[in-house]
Amino acid sequence: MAIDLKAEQALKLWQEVSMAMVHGNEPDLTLRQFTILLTVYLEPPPHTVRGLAMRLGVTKPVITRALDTMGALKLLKRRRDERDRRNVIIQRTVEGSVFLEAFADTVRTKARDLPR
Amino acid sequence: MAIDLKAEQALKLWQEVSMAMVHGNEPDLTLRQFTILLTVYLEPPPHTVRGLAMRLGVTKPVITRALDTMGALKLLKRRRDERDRRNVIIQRTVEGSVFLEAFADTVRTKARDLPR
DNA sequence: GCTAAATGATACGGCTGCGAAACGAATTGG
DNA sequence: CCAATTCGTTTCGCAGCCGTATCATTTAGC
Repeated sequence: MAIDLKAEQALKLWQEVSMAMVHGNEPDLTLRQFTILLTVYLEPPPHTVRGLAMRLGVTKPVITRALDTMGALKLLKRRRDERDRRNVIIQRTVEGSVFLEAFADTVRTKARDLPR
Repeated sequence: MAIDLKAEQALKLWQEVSMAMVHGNEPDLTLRQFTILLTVYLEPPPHTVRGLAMRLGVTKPVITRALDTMGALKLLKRRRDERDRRNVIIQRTVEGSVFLEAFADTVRTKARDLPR
């Protein structure tokens, strides 16, 4: 059964989740950073800088910088591809999984309590 | 009937909507700006700088700056409160409504097509 | 082997948002 | 009336992200 949302419900869901993120003490990622994070966790590996840049439709430095930032936060990590040492493989971390699981939980709670 | 999302669905929904926003040519708002926009459109008026600052848990200059930015984009507008001229009332615009309706539509479409 | 191509990182200048503090205008209250 | 309060804005120095161009390293092609 498909998830059926009314327009008002969609907006309310986004507002409440966004509000929770603003209120929370977590580092606030930019839209691009968050999209990269979700993509790495949800789409099949391997993930490279170039691949992510194409997937998001942004330039490579955007990915490199986002990896610097989120790497420092331990939300993602880099590894050199030993079979082609030009490539960098982007991988998940435990901290990133925990972060996204908490986020998913927020979304689920807000969705469940949405007025109909 | 409550909206029931699995954790993976919640994340996938966020990823696809975020990806659509990154791909789109619209100006990308910060998380705070977007939260302010949604709050003004979804919660009962009147909205003031101070009220929004308290609601979001941020300082007043954050609101002022966000209104400068989103005002230039015509997503929101300011009006002096004539009954107490210290106050500024923040109001919706046609452009803002169109913007959020399009956004809601994206969310609805992505939610509907979510794998179960 | 040696040039050309591919990959990710870096340098640069510019723009935008941030928090803290100070400010001007408007209102309140004694 | 006039000092204190309230409200939104502005200023300041700082930090982060942006796109473009360039770089070093590694691989591919001939």
